[in-house]
Amino acid sequence: MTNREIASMFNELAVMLELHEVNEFKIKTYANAYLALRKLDINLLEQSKEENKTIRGIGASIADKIEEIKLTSTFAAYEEMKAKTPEGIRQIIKIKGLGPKKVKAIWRDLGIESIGELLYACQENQLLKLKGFGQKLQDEVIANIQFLTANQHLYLFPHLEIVASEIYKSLVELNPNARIEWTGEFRKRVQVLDKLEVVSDVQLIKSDAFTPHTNGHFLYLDRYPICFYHADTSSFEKELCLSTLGSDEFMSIVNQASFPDNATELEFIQSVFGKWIPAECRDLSSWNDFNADLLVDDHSIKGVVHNHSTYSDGLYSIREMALECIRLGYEYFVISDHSKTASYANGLSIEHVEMQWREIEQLNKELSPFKIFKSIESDILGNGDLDYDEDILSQFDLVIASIHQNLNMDLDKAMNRLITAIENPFTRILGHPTGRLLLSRKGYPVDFKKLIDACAANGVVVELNANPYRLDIDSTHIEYAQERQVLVSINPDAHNLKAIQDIKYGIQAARRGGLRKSNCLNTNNLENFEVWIKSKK
DNA sequence: GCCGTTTTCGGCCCGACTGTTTTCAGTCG
Repeated sequence: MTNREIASMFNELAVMLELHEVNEFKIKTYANAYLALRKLDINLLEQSKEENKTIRGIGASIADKIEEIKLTSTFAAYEEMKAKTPEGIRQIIKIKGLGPKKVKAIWRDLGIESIGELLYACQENQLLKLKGFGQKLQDEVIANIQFLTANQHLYLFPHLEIVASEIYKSLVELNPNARIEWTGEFRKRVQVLDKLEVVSDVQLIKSDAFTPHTNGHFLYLDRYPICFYHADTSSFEKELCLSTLGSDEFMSIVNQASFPDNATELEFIQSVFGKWIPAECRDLSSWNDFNADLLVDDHSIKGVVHNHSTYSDGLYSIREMALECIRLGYEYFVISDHSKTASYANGLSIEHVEMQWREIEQLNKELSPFKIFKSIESDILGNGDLDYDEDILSQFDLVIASIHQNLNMDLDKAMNRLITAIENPFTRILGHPTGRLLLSRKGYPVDFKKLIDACAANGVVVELNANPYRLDIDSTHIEYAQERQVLVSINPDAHNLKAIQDIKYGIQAARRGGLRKSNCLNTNNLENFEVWIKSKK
């Protein structure tokens, strides 16, 4: 069980308690425990109770509950509240725009206990009867139910990555002589998936529970949907290639050729396309200028851009973060804490900014030749302005501009806000351009062509936020960014040490989009990165 | 329930917006 899952249990507990009217500060404590625990990169279950108690926000009672989780994967207080709260209500609470107070009204006053009932009630204008509810909220609830149901049976790649490695291990144990390979979207490292797919040259599992699936057999293994494809040893590579799939363009070319017996996938693809196309690049629409050797890979990234420290809402000091970057072999590190408007994230006052600059200068003397750059993740305000004066902004090595607040915008408002920020002479990188959180928040609407055109016109680099919940910009927009010679920066947005390694998810997304090393900002070594810093706009 | 003392009790992240009100509660990041 991950820290995030444990944290979510406390958050759910807080919400359920709120539905049942318990002391609001007790509720807040559980909600705070959620905020504290979800960010941690140490493993709670491997720590002693005493160690867990030292975490700010965790006292004797919550530490005891974590002990219970160690033994039983749950805890009594949580199970008690679960028993008192219908499953449907626990889903309804996940709908954006509905907090505990509103859910309580829906549940108690309308007697609604499931998402289906809620949708029906919205269509019948039942919500309008409730105090504090209006047309706009009702419309928003309908839209958000649709978003939620569309994402219901989808998984984030890192989640399935853990599951897949466990399953792979047991499949190999059961079938020591078989050839077994992941295929389909998991092989391509697609960020959001609905299943795992596996090819093998023997029947891996004997079961009556299989259901037929295109060219394969389908089964839930440990609750996870898996599709099995079976091939002879001689046709294994063909099956692997065909089940991996690709864009319509890719598949039409592949399907016109015939796959020779005993040929490898590499040989086949090279003969058909005249070059190797890695699995993750097969959803591109064109391979005219494609050269797999030019793509970013795990060794291309030389510096870690966009990170947070204890100055704002990060968990580690600048020194600790920098040392971790050095340990991982990077040449430089860009610290971009939150700016003053982000009060919920402890955004930096001007005094704190100056204090941080002095600390960075000190550390740079000590850690040379490694270099830490002074940056800020400046909030883009409602009108598109950044939230420090020019004399402060001008003193950062680089400014990342991101939207964090008031995400509920129509296309015009969002584009005006973004383009004003892109045109700001101090903006060097546009952070997570859509604000989406995969499977949980759609993000505001963006016209990507206009956005990238504006970045091109203003020399602004676009971020590919490597947090696996964001992966924003989406890989599908990289081709156009490259066409317009807009650089992409693959940034972990790390709030703790471990998250620095999220860069790998960004690299995967970048490769799916065909990003070349030469079009990526932080493939630059320190020397060239400094040239870019000094070039200004 | 947790924290931090002004240490055994009182206060709890917070600012802004939005839709609903007719002055503000609820939600979000």
